Amino acid sequence: MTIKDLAKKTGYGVATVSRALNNHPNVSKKARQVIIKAAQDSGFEMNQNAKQLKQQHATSILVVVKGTSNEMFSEMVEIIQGLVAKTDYPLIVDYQDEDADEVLRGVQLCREKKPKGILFLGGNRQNFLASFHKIDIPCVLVSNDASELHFDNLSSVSTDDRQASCCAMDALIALGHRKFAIIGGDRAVSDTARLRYEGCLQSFQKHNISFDDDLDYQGTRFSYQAGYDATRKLLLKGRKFTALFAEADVMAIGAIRALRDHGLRVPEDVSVVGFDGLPLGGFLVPQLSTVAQSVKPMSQRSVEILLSCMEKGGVARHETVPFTIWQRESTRRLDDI
Amino acid sequence: MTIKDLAKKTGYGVATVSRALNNHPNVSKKARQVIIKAAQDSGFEMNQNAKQLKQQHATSILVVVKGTSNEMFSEMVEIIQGLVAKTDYPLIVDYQDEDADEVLRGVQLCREKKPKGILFLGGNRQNFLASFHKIDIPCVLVSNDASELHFDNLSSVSTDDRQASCCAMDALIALGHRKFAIIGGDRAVSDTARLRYEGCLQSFQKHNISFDDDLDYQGTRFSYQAGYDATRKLLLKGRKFTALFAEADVMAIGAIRALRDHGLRVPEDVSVVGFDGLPLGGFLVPQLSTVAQSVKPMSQRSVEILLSCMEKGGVARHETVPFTIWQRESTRRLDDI
DNA sequence: TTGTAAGCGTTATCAC
DNA sequence: GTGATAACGCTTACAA
Repeated sequence: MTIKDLAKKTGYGVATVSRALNNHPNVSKKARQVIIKAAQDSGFEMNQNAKQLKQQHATSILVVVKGTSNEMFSEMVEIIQGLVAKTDYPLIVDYQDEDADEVLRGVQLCREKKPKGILFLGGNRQNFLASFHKIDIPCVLVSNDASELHFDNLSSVSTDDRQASCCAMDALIALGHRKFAIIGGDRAVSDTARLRYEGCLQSFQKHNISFDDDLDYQGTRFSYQAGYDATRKLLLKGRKFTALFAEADVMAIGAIRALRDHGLRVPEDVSVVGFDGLPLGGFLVPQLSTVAQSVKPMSQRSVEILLSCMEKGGVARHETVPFTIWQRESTRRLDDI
Repeated sequence: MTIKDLAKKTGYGVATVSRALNNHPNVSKKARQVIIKAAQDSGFEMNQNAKQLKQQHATSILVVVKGTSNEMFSEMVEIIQGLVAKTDYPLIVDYQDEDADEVLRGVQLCREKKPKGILFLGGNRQNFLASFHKIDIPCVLVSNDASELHFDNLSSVSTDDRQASCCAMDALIALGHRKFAIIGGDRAVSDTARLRYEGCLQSFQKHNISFDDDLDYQGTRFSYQAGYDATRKLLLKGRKFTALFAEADVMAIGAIRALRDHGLRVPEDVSVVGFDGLPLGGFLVPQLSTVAQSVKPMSQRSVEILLSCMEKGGVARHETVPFTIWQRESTRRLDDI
């Protein structure tokens, strides 16, 4: 069943059929009706290969996910899938290792799939600086800010990581904590890790709290195991701290286990704060205190911006979505005991 | 850059170029070398649309994932992606709601994407019975057994859910437990839920343990929240039990939180066993006791079987991968106290 | 408003 | 072994 068959069946020419099916102008109401009906009746499915071959690009939207064990991104992919399903752009999701070069991968996929737009779930400034100029379709960087990159086809929707971390530390300090440890990503590589770290320092300075980067910080990857290992290292160094900030909920979970294996209780001995606000955190014992990102708004705005850039053109936009500090059971007031 | 350009550049005709690039016979060694080199030098990328338009089907492999919050499937998708990346089949991953009809979706995607093979991550017998005959490419059902369905293009690789659950209950009984509760999926719909439930009953009968389906079982969905809610319902009914079996680790996590909110400790008051063996379970406090599925072998064999069926034809195969009962911290011997 | 026809980049069938 | 050339199903000037 091709548009040729449809043309024969309806008595119109292929051009008219094509125009009718694609909602192009210059088709009489009647023709459009007849053709659409015939298409539905015969279960016609447009051959996407032919279409894309002719149009020189796919109509698809690409999602490049940085980091496979990032649960927040999984959540986002789900939401994005739902949103995009309402349009008729096919969605291609591609998972990259946390320390792969997501932009280079994007460039490659552009050649292979010729998408109409890309959503980068996570990304690092230096990768964008190095290779993003090779991409000329609308893109949105989700969860990291790209406003300072000044690419006019790169928008971004993000949480203000620096401010959020700063607030989280402020909150901990308000609870009476003075000795901190932080575990997170590799700041030399991950902007997210760097910004969250800087936010903490900002708060520490404001409150005159000392923090030794060498001794009180461990930077690795965002995963359960990394959280566990990093915390273990901190503990083995013999550092004493009453509050531990993990730059991701998954790390916080690993951290809590490591503390426990070291004979420390949460929150009695150490308060732990994560980052992300994963649904999982609400079911843990203790419930995880965390900096909750607005996952749904962030996903939603990203898709909206991408679609708008794809369809109406327009300049890149950079937005920030709110965060919330959730004080739950993994943190406590220091003078409680 | 097209094969035409390549032809001009090398002095050969497009036909020879095409043959060389596709490893077809009837190309001289020299021609092949020259052409491959020219292709690499110029960064040539085959236009898949043209190729597939001509060949009348894509070369892609499709993965239909049933249930978006199933972490084990996420893990599998990752492994599968790695495996398939070594071949040059593109991989398309499609996430379906837990109670969507995955086979109908597969049929639709077959029309749209014309894949060469499908991996179903999870699936229900009745959906396959109803519509699988519409699919005529090699498929593998992963994590559910399809041997009794007798489709000759449907293989399967699974854990023996019934036996695994039975063993899990045997183990709990060996620890001295006699009063059980089970939370899981909707047995009317989910084969997985049904089989795991039947396995439990089998063990109960063997050991002469009474179990009231109405009062001691709650069937909903596989998610944190569902696990929480189901457990809450059980508790509100006033049922007393010393062991709770959750048919999925995510449910077990929700369950533990619900128990705790009800003033019950795990494992002191109630032993909890999950199913799946998610990495996460090892970081929880208490570490989750569970029936661990062989995620990696299961994924691996699935891909191997699919590729073999796609390339060499051959009949459907049905394999089972081993499971392991992990006794960790969420279960205890009943006479310990 | 509609139809005709020229390609899009590839593969496959010929003839050489 | 190799090279023309005709499809594959679609979009889009251009013509009518």
